[in-house]
Amino acid sequence: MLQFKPQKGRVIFHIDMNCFYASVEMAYNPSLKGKPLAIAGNPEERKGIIVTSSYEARDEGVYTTMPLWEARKKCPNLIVKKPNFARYRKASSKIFSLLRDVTPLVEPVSIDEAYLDVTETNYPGGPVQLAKDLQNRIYTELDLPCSIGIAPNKFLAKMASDMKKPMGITILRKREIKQILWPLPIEKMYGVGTKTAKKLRTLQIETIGDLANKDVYILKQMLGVNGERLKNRANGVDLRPVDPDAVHELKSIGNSQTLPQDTTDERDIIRVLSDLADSVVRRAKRKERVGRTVQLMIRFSNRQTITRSKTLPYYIDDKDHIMSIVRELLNNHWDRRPVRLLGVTLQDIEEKKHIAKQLDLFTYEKEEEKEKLDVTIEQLTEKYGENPFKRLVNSDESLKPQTSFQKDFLDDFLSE
DNA sequence: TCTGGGGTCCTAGGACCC
DNA sequence: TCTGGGGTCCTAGGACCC
Repeated sequence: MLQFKPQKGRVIFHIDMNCFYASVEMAYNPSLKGKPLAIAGNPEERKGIIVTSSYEARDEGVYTTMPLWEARKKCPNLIVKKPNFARYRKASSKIFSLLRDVTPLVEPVSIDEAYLDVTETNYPGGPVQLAKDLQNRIYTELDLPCSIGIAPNKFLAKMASDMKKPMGITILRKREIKQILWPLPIEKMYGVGTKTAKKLRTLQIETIGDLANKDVYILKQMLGVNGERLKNRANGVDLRPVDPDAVHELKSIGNSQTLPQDTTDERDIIRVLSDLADSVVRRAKRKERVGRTVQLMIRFSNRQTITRSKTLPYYIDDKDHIMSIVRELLNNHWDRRPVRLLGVTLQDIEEKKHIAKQLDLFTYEKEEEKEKLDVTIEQLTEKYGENPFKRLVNSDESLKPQTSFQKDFLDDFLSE
């Protein structure tokens, strides 16, 4: 006989900071409060898009990703600040430490968002009182507003936190899905972007309720596994646990940059790629991570973007090695079209301590190779006097081998 | 005068192995 | 003697989110 354990419902919070960057700036400089404020990059460097805006700015039609010039047209008295990520990270870590006062089951989603599993958190007055007190604490202690969604799973909590802003607390029970969730237009659903919304509309799916009641096979045909997942979520089914360690399972570390102007100048490109590689390496070392796939990303003038990658049989985290692969990828795949954006990403990330052996072996092999090269050069020098080729290589930076192919070629040349 | 930068997950095809 | 099928790895691209 089948035994059904009574499944105790979970209580999940989704905490969503309201216009986070703008709120941090206002907390830092209260004279900005109540004014239309936007955080945006530098338009001179073609980075002038709105990252976040205050509610006062939103009231005038200023939204995220809007170009700055357009935002200024809509809202002439807009106050614009460049993002100060160090400041936001600091505020974020204060928020997360308040959240961890409530429960250790805190899963950070981004700099300003988290899930909490408070099922086992006994709080006088219950979960709603807990949410109120938590929201109040973040507001009074850090001067930052947030919205909280309370629901039996992550998806519903996420949808709930989005319903009342700023400083909202929204409870979304399973039995309320039909009344509260289903009437919403399909693109309001988390996980449905413009592309998926367009596809779903071809199936006459206009609301989340339409999706919830659509035949699963038709959805799978159109969207693959995502079709089934979206239908489940629309029906309030989401079994994903709150995982406090998810944030440590880092998969990639990358940096990219839009250039001030499109360029075909290889030296410019190499310079930017080198800076990007520097930054990737710095971040990898700080997080004590290594990776074995290096990816080069190029965006052209028409915004077409290509990625090209190479996977190694060992893990690396050193700048020279990463750059040699990036140069190789660039040589093999860049067709000299003008470049708008460049990116370097280290993928297949592992914690350094887990793969210490392989790394040591690699450094050892590299040392050995270098020694071999030195020995051959020494032998040549002994035989022919100061090797003119070596002198050239040493004196002219541009002659130094830059790709592994060139390095192999040099090795062969010198050992002949 | 269009459209940043940090990520994750999924798909699909080809190579290769058994 | 004309060609199966499963599994894994690698690569490239796309969709989505904040």
